[in-house]
Parts: sequence; structure tokens; C-alpha cells
Amino acid sequence: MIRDARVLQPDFVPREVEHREEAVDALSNALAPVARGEPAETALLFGPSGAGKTCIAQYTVERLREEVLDVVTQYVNCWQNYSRFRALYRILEGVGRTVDVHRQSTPKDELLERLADYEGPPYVVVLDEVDQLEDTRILYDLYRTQGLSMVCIANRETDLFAGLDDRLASRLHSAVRVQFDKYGVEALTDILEARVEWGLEADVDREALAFVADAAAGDARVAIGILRSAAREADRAGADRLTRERFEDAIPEGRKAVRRASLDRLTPHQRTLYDVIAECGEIDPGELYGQYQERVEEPRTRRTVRNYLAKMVQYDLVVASGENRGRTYRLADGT
DNA sequence: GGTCCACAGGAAAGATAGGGTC
DNA sequence: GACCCTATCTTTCCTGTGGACC
Repeated sequence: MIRDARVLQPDFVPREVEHREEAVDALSNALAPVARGEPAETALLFGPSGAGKTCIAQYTVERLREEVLDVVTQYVNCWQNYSRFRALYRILEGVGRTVDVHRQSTPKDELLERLADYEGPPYVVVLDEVDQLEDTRILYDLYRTQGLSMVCIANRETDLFAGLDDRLASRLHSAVRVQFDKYGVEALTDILEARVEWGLEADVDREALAFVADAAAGDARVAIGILRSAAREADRAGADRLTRERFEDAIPEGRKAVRRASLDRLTPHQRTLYDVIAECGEIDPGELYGQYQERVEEPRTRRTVRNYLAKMVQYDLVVASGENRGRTYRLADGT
């Protein structure tokens, strides 16, 4: 059943992309000056989760590496590397300048100096989930770094620009923008069909894949998660055919897998808050804090809990509605 | 209208952990 | 091993906002 499991992984970058030719062209054009040894234009990729932003960025950068001999690239997930220090560390890692950098004892200004001293080939940095950066001043520092080009990925343009100072915002307004919309059922079906062709030895009809695409509501991560879950179950059962029924059974697990990836990033205290909200449906902050206090041995202060909740809202796990005394929390749709 | 209260979120200080240096 | 430095997390203090109540 499963010939190549890699193509069913969420971070797989295909050799050919489906239905995103315009985005690939726009990004390729922005990066084209690199081939002449010049810095590329800054590119901003916006769109909802599962719309293919990360995949297209990595695909385009990979094609660039095929065409240009002297180019260095690095992918930085700003969700995981949200502090200025971590993000800079990852960027320096891309050019091999972290040999004697110690995570706890090297001032971040020194990291910046090292980056400024970089004199190698053009360097393209993909900053994924850039709106998660704690300190967006790093973008200004990168913008000013000679020979370094940025591809910034975020869900919404307003989320990114809300956190920027005026100086940087005005510079980024001239950057190349690529907007991604959710995939339609047809497009998502094509993507699934290609994955089946590359990675599975199975009989799957297009109608069943269209059913999966519809269930995923335009989110490629969810669609591929459902496909992966169904393929795994069929493999275990020794089946050689993926039917609509099997996909129907795989939908909860496929969705759960995507959600699990987000929940795994929560600390135990954050997870307790998430569980309380999950059980109560919609809850006000006072009640939420009370229940949280009862469930953990050493509860954090209210202020820290507010920080946790703000982070979970940023992660799209929780939705905060209303202001001040009218504030309530509930789980985000689909979680 | 004035007061109280619950809440959000910024700023600064404190606590902690990890690594380097002597 | 003691001390220093730094990043990160947490707490404390504070201000602003808006609903409820008198």
C-alpha cells in the first residue's frame, strides 16, 4: 500500500506543485536577482493555514538552488524560534557561523554582528509564521543586512503589520506580496491524486479523493492527514484499495493529527487551560482561572495565565471573544 | 455621574537555568 | 566550585477600559 511514506508527511516538498503556478512565478521573480549575485526583493506570503504557503516557499527556494550555484538558503520557523536570539541563531546556523555560539552566554548583539560580517554568497532566509516573532525589530536588522534576502510567511497581512514599527512597515509596503486563498475541492483533489500516485500502490478513485478534499474544507494539511491516516489503516488491514468508507473513518484521526501537532507545543499549564476550555465550551476568565487553580499543584499567577491564553489565541487554538468584563474563551473552530 | 470590580496588557524586576571563565 | 553573563520565564505593579450598581 505505502510505497513512499515521505510524500504523506506534512512537511514534504513535491517535485511538481499543483495549482500554485502564479504564486511560484511571483516568488521566483522576486528571487531572480539572486542569480545575478544581487539581493532579492523581500517577499511576503499571506494566506490561511493549509493553503500551501510554506510548501511553495520551500519549493521555489529549492528550484533556485538548482539554478544558481552560489546561493545559501535557510528555513526558520518563527513559532519554534520566536525569540530574537533563537531566530538569529537559526539564521546564523544557515551560514555555519554558530560554531562557538552558546545558547545561554552569547549576547544577541554579537549574533547580529556576525551576520553583518557575513560575506558569502547571496543568502535567502524563509521566515515562516513570522507574525509569531516576539520582537519584530529583528526583521529591520535582517532587512538592512547586506546580501540577505527575506521571504516572510504569515496568515494575515494585518497580523504582521500590526506588530511592526512605522519605519519597517513603510519599507515592507514595497515588498512583493503573494496572496494564497484556500484550495478549492478540485485543486485539493488534484493534490491528493498526485500524492497517491507518488507514494501509494493503491486503487483510489477520484470521487473518493474529492470527498476527502471536501471534508478538509480547503486545508491541504488536513486533507493529507486524512489520506495518511486512511493509508496507514488500509496498510494494517492488508487492503489494496482506498474506498470512500475508509476515508470517512479516517477523517477524525486525520483532523486530530493536525490538532495534535499544535497541542504538542503547549506546556502542561497551558494544556490544563486548554482542557478546561474544552470541557466548558465557553468560559469567562474568572471561572477559567478558578478551575485551573483546582487542577494544578502550583498554579501560575493570573497575569501569567493571561499570557498563556494570549499565546494560545495566537496559535489559533483558542478564540477570545468580547472585551474587558465581557471576555470569554472557547476553542477555535476545528479544534 | 460616581464608584466598584473584573479584565487586558505593558513595563520592569526577580527567579531560574545553562554555559563560560578563572 | 564560585562567580559571571545571558536568555527565558514568571511575578509584581500599574494603567486603561467598560459593565454593573447605587
